[in-house]
Amino acid sequence: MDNGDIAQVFFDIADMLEIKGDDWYRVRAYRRAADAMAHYPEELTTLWEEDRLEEIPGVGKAIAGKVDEILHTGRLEFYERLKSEIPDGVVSLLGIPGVGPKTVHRLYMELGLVSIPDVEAAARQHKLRHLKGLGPKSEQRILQGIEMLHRISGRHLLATALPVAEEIVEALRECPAAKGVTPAGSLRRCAPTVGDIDILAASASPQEVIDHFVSLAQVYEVRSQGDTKATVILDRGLQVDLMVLEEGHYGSLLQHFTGSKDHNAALRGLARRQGLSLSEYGFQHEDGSVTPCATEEEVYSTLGLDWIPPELREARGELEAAREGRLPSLITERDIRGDLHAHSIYSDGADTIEEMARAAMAHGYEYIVITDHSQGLGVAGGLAPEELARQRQEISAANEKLAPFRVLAGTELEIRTDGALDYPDEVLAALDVVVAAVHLGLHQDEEKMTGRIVAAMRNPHVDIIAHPTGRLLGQREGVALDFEAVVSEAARTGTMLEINAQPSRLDLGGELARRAIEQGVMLALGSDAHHAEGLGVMRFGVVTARRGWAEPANVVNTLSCEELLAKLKGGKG
DNA sequence: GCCGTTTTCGGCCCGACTGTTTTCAGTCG
Repeated sequence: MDNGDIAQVFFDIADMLEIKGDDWYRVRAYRRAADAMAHYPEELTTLWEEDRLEEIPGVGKAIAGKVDEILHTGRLEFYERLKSEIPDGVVSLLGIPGVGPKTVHRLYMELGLVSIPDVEAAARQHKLRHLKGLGPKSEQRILQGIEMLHRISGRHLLATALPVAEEIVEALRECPAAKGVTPAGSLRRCAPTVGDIDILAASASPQEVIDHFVSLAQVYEVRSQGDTKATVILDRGLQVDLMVLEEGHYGSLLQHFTGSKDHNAALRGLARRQGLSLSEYGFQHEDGSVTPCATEEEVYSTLGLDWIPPELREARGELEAAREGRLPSLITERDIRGDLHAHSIYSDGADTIEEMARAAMAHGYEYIVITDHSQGLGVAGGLAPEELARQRQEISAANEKLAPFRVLAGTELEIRTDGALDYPDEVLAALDVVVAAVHLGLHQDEEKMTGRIVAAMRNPHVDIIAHPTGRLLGQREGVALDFEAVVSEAARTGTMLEINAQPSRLDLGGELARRAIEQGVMLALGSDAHHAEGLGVMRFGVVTARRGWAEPANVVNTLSCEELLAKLKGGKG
């Protein structure tokens, strides 16, 4: 049972208690504890064995006792009892947009509805409008919510949402009344996926901006429209929220709508302890007067905090770090001096080595590592050792032509299903950079999978493990992996872990990257580009590193080519 | 249910928008 499994029990308890109408603060306490457990860097089982569960913030005697019961007996009496009162399907009703715990309670208790299809059928038969507090409009809204659930399957990749957001921002800037139009929300925090697009603007006449927004050509449907806020659905299915306030409030507004929700809640808690009340309008004092903030810096400095970069605003200790002046100096795109993972026509890439190199030069890089697939990955046109030797000659020719720019010889080396490497040591020794990865046998159990990667790291020629968890956002979870074991072996052997910048991978993600850094592991950013334009995804790799609290010194791409080669030649460890 | 640089009890995050209301509850971000 891992931390996520245990945390899920408490998330479920919170949902069920909320539907039952339990005390909101108790519900919140369960939810906070669950969140803290899900993201705790140590194994709960370890903490439990050492009687340290209450070290987790938000976990007190009662919840620690419940974790103890789970780990002792494999079940939880309290949880079983709740589940017998509230069927699973009832909890899933919370997923319908516009339906919250109170409505779920009524749908279940008064109409006996226990699934989304149940609710849909009842709504079509106009049975919902007779419930207290609901009417024909609510019934219609719930039906639309269910349709939305079918139509929009969850979240969108950052790389998908970003151009859409930029398009809307451009269109809004054409409105003369709109100032400072900018994306906020999870997009500004550079989350790997975003649920909707939040945009904000400052204006002396908000109404004018709102009107402009809801009448944009891309708008399919207006969900809500008020004096300062509006929500629309685009013809592409994405939801966009716009918030508008006067310019003097801009900092408060930007801070508020950048989130995250948890970060803001923590910030408001901090404000409250200083006798202030924080909202998107600014700080309200005890005498009722409000001090708006024109900049975000003012919001944070009022609370005695350094300004916190949006990527860190996830309630993962950034408030404490900001108070103590120990926020990291995050890496930026300008720090990146080369790309460590790119393909060419030698395997499954679309462009030649020279074309890839010229694209890298256009990015301002000093070097690029060509890492075509090794022989074992047949579907990607993996290279036999003879082809690798021929490729080496072409790399030399490119280097003569493009100097001082450097093309380095690498491979994306297959870690075979039995853990063996796909080239013999003498082939690996001749390469500048060896990037090892798993693409086959992804369904192996945790022990086997961890064993394969650990074995690869023990080879002195393996420099980097590519996309370590193998996750594909929205498509598949990462492989079964003992990540702590991988990180500690990476630290011991001096092997680097990749942040693969492909928008559907972003692997390692921010949270695991941070754990790697904390253990002293160096990160390597790679675009994994399969064509020249593909190098541009590096920006997503950089923001992911930033979400992992990475400073330039934590990322090997910040080295010059000479420094990189010296580091690699110097051997691992 | 958790927690303490005012507290071991009494707090605990804020406001807009909508619909069904005659003054507010529910949901969302």
